[in-house]
Amino acid sequence: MDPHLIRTFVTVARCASFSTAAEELGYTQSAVSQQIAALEADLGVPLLRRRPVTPTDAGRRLLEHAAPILLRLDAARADIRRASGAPPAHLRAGASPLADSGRLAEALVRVRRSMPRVSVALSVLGREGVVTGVARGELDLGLVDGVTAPSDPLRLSDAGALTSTVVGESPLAAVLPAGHPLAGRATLRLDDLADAWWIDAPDAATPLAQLRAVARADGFRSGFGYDGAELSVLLALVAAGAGLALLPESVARDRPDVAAVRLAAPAPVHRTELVHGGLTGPAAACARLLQP
Amino acid sequence: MDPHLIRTFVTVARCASFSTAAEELGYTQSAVSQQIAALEADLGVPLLRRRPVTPTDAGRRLLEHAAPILLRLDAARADIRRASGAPPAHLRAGASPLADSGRLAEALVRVRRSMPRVSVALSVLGREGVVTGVARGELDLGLVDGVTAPSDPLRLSDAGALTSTVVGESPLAAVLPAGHPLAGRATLRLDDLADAWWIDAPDAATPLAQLRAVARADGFRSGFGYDGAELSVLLALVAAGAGLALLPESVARDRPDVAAVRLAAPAPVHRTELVHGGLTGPAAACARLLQP
DNA sequence: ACAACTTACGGGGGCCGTAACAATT
DNA sequence: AATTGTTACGGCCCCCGTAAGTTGT
Repeated sequence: MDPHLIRTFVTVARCASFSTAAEELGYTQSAVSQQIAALEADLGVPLLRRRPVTPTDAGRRLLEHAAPILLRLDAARADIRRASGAPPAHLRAGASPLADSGRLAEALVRVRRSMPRVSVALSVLGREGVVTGVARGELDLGLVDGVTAPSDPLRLSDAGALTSTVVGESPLAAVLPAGHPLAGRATLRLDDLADAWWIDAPDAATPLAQLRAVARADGFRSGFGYDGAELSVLLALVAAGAGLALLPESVARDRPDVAAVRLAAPAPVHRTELVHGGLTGPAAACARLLQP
Repeated sequence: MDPHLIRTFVTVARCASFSTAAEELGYTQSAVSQQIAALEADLGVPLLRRRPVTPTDAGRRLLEHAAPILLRLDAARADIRRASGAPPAHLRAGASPLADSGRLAEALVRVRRSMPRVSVALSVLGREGVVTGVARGELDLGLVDGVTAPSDPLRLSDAGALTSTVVGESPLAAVLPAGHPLAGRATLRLDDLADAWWIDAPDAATPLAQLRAVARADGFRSGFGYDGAELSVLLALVAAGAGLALLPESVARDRPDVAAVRLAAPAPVHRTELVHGGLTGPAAACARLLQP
C-alpha cells in the first residue's frame, strides 16, 4: 500500500483511463499498468475493471480511503515542517464563502499594517478546501463556517493535529421566496422543513448532509444543485423558486425578492471557526485580532 | 514518507535504540540507520537525537501522526478485504472492560447455538484496542463504552469507514470511599467534583481527558494511576482512598466499602456502542441480538 | 575500550521505459 | 484497423547486508 501506488490508482480511477492518467502523472502507460497490477497483487483483489476502466467494489472502497490517507500524509509533512524552521514572513489565509470574511479581511489588513514586511494572501474556497489547505500547510489559518447545535464543535474532516476555536456565531434562517406561504411566519422549526425541497449548494449554503445530521432526520430532498459559491446566485435561485436554503440570517437583508425566517429555539446555529495547525508569527497576530 | 519508513521510525523511537529496533524488525542496524536517514532527508529535518536516541520536536510530531496514519492504512486494507470475499465462518468480538459484556456474551452464545459451525471468540481490551481491532479487521465487531452528553455520539478515534450504533446507556455515578463526606448525598454535580482527586485509570474507568471534555472544565487532577482493567482492583483503590472514579452506577452495588452517588441532571451518561466495519454473516446476526 | 551509530561498497530486486502482444470496439 | 491495456525484457536505481569507520561514554 505504497502511497505512490494509491496516488496513481486515484488518478487512473478519476481519468477512467490508464493512458490519460499516465500522461498526467508523467509515466508511460506501461508503468501505470504495472503499478495497478502491483497494488492489486498486494491487496489480493482486482480494483479496476478494464475497458471501460471502472472501479470494482473493492476499488470503490479504496477510493473512499485514499483521499483521507493522502491528506493525513501531507498533513504530517506540513506539521513537521511547521515544527522546525523559522516562522514564515507571509500569511496565507483561507475562508469558506459563508465565513465572516469581512472580519477576516479587516484583521489581515491590520496585521499587514503593523508588520509591513509580511505579504498577505486571502483565498475563498469551499469548506473542504480550507480545511485541507490548512492541514497541508498551504494556508496558515482558515475561517470555516458550518451549522451545528449550539455549544457543539463543528465537525471538520479529520486531518490530525488541527485546532479550531470559535470566532463567531449567528442565528440561522430559512431563506425562501418572498411570496412563499411560510414567509410571513416569525419563526420556523427545522423539523417542519424536512419535507420541503432544498437547493443542494454544498459550498454556498449549508450542505444537506450536515442539515440532516443536525436535525437528526432524513428528508431535506433536493432537485436543484448549485456548485458555485456566489451568494447572489444562490439567493436568485431561491427567489426563482428552485428551493430553500439555510443561511445565516444576515445575508438575506436588503433583498426584496427573498424572505429569511429565523429558526425557533432550540435551533442549530451558524458558526464560524478559526482553524490552524499551530499559530506562529503573523498568523498568531491575526488570530488574536479575530478573538472576540 | 513511505509507511515502511514510518514504521521503522516508530519502532526506533519506542526502543530508543537503532540496534534493538533492527533486531525487532528483522533488519540489520545499518539498514535501520539508512532508513531513518532517508526519512530525515525526505522531510529535511532531523527526527532523532542520537546517543541517547531521543525524538526531536519534529520527531515527536511525526510520532503523533504515525499511529493514525498506519491505522488508516491497515483499516483501508481490512475494509477492502471485507468488500471482496465470502463472509467468514467465525465471529471475533471485542469489548472494553466497562462495556456491557454480559449482554454481548449472551448474544455470542445464542449466535453460536443457532450457527454451530461458526467459531466464536471474545476479547476484552482497552477502548483503543477494540476500535483499532475492528478497524484493522482483527475483530468483526466491538462493544465500546464511554462517557458523553446524552444524545451525543461517543468520540471514537477516527479510522475511517467504521459505523457505530448505541446499544445501551446507564446513569453515571461518582464512586467514593464509604466514609467520604459526600457519600451521603443523593446526587452530585460534575462541576463540583473537578477539584477532587481522581484515579487515572484510562481502561478501567472514565479517562480523565474524556471527563474534562464532557464537563467543559479543567481540573480532575490525579495523583494515582491504575493501568489495568480489573474493576475490583479499581474499586479497592477507591475504597482505600486513592481517589475518585466515575463509573456506571451499577458496578458499585454489593460493595460495602464504596458508595456510588449518581450525577445530577443534566449529567453525562455512560453509553456503550456497537462498532463495526460492515456487518456480514455471523456478525450481523450478533448485532441484531444486541439491538434493544 | 566498548558500544552504538554512520559510511562505504557490492549485490540483488524492484521499478520504469521500450517494444511486442492481446483484446476490445 | 485502431485504440488501449498487458506482457516481456533490459537497464538503472534503490535498498539491504557486510564491513570498515567514527563518535560518544
